[in-house]
Amino acid sequence: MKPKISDVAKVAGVSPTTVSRVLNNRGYIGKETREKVHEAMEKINYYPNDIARSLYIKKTFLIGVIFPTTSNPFYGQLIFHLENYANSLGYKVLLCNSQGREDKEKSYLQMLQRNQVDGVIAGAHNRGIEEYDIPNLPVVGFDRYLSKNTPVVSSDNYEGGRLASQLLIDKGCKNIIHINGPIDLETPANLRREAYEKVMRDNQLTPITYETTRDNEEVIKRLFDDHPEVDGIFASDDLIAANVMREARKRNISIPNDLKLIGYDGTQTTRILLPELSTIEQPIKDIAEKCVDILIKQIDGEREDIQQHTILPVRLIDAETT
Amino acid sequence: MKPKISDVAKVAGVSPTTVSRVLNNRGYIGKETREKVHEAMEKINYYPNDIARSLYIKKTFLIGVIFPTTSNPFYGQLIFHLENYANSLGYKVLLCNSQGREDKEKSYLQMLQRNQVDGVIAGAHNRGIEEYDIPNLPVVGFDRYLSKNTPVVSSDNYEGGRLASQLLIDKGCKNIIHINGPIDLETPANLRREAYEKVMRDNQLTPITYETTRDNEEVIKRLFDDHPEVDGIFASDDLIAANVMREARKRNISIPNDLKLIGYDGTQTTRILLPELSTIEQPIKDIAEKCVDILIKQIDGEREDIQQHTILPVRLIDAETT
DNA sequence: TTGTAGGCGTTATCAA
DNA sequence: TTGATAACGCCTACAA
Repeated sequence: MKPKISDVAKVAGVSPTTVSRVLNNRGYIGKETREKVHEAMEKINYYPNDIARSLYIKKTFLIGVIFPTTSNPFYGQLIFHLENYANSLGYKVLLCNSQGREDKEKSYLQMLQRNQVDGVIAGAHNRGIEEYDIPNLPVVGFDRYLSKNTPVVSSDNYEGGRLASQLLIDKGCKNIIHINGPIDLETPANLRREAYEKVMRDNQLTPITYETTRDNEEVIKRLFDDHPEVDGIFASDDLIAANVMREARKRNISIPNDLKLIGYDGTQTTRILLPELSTIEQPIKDIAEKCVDILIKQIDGEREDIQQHTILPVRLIDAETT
Repeated sequence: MKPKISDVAKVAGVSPTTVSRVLNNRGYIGKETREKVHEAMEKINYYPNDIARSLYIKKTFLIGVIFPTTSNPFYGQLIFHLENYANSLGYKVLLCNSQGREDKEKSYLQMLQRNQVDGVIAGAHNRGIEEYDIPNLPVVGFDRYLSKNTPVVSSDNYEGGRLASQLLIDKGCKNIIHINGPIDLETPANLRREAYEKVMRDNQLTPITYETTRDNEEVIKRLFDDHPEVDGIFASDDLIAANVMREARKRNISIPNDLKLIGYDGTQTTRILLPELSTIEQPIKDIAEKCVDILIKQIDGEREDIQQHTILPVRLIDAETT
């Protein structure tokens, strides 16, 4: 069936070893031999079996990527860059959509180990799982502390929260409310809220935070009902911000006249679908590349120069909703 | 290092064969032996090496998934469902972002073969590539003819195009223009345009199509400049539609009063970020599951009951832009 | 410069 | 019911 090295060897009239040498450019090979081998490979349409190779060299060039879902434009874009950059460095990506479920995450992690991945990049909304503390398995977390010694990459959540809150204040808002998704006390994303609270207090204002769980819309309605005086909202992601826009429209609250609104993430998709939304843009590509770089450093055993926590800068996009 | 079957065997005091039997539940195994083996596995924290297993059984339970980019909400959502469903059936997903580039697609295809994937699901915007005609490699195409014998799954593009065009006409539009992305004559997505043209002619109207390549915005501007009389636009995807909305706003063209607009795709993300946009919703989850089902049938050698072309129904969402 | 032999971790065959 | 052995396709000592 599928041609193997020994088939090439037969056709070329050499030994399998020689073929392997040609394949890997190792050791001495005669010019003629090399050509003969190449011709033979062409002729029978040979390509190497990476599975067999991996088994021997104990390295798969596979990395597992665990995130809630590629459906979300932020993760979709992040994963695009992860895969793209990893690919440019010779690594392949095994995709895992955890849906933020701890059970799925655990079983994915097992699956990845059975598949001998060289490393794992994970980010999600649930609490750090002990299971990530796996000896000999390089791991990098995005926006999330996975275990004591796993490096974390994130963007500057505190600065993002500060920029967003400050902007609302600078534009004259007095009653500013923060909405965020399910909070995990141990994720860096929580810093957005801390920054918001700090800015508020520095300006003699009272911070109020609403937390959404499943149902954004319900929470948002409650927010407007509870606080008709609200004139500024900082949403912890653009999807929530979009929901706020919709609810505001329903209530005939004019943005940005009556209410100023800023979101978070600034994905390509949001910028196309909802360019009028002010937001904090995360450097998604940089995040992805940093994650991969750090992971590969670990894989290559360069433990020295690995930063435990890498923080990348965010950018304020002051568009039409503020 | 990593424990292997023979390590388990030693601890349990049996032979590797027996351990393998326990692992795979094959043949006769004594109750006590089974327990001993299980204990031993627990004790040394053993998990099987799927690479080695794959090498022997010549099956990896890996499927390659080639699409332009997970950044795009449509593909992101499709890939989420592909992975999710494949996972539920015991298959793992190798992710490939082709960016619609033929060279990348070819090299991914090679990579996937070297990794011995059991099959490939691919969809993209460029022309069918001969390279997909690979003996013994099951392939399924989404919205795209890949080669003579590869099954295709798509949603009902013709009906979608018809519904969209007819809606604009029903709402009183007289000067309706269609915009689509780069057209490949051989993809089913082209049917959207054909339906549009048919509907137009059936109503004694002249079809006009603008094709965008890279720069949506430029094309859209030209469209408005060329046709100030336009009162209806059918965009072949929601992102283009969003660009139209933006340009219309810039020109003080009121939607839906002066101009009615309908997009295509209806992803979850669009529904959240831009719920007011009328669109044709594709059954993304069904598409994904159908792709996987058909692929696995091929993998399992059930060639009989494989439909060459599966078409799934679309749904009209008549929102606020029409 | 090239070939032979053994091993990577697993599974299946066959014998015990 | 269990164990020894060979094989999956490749790679690397070591020998020639």
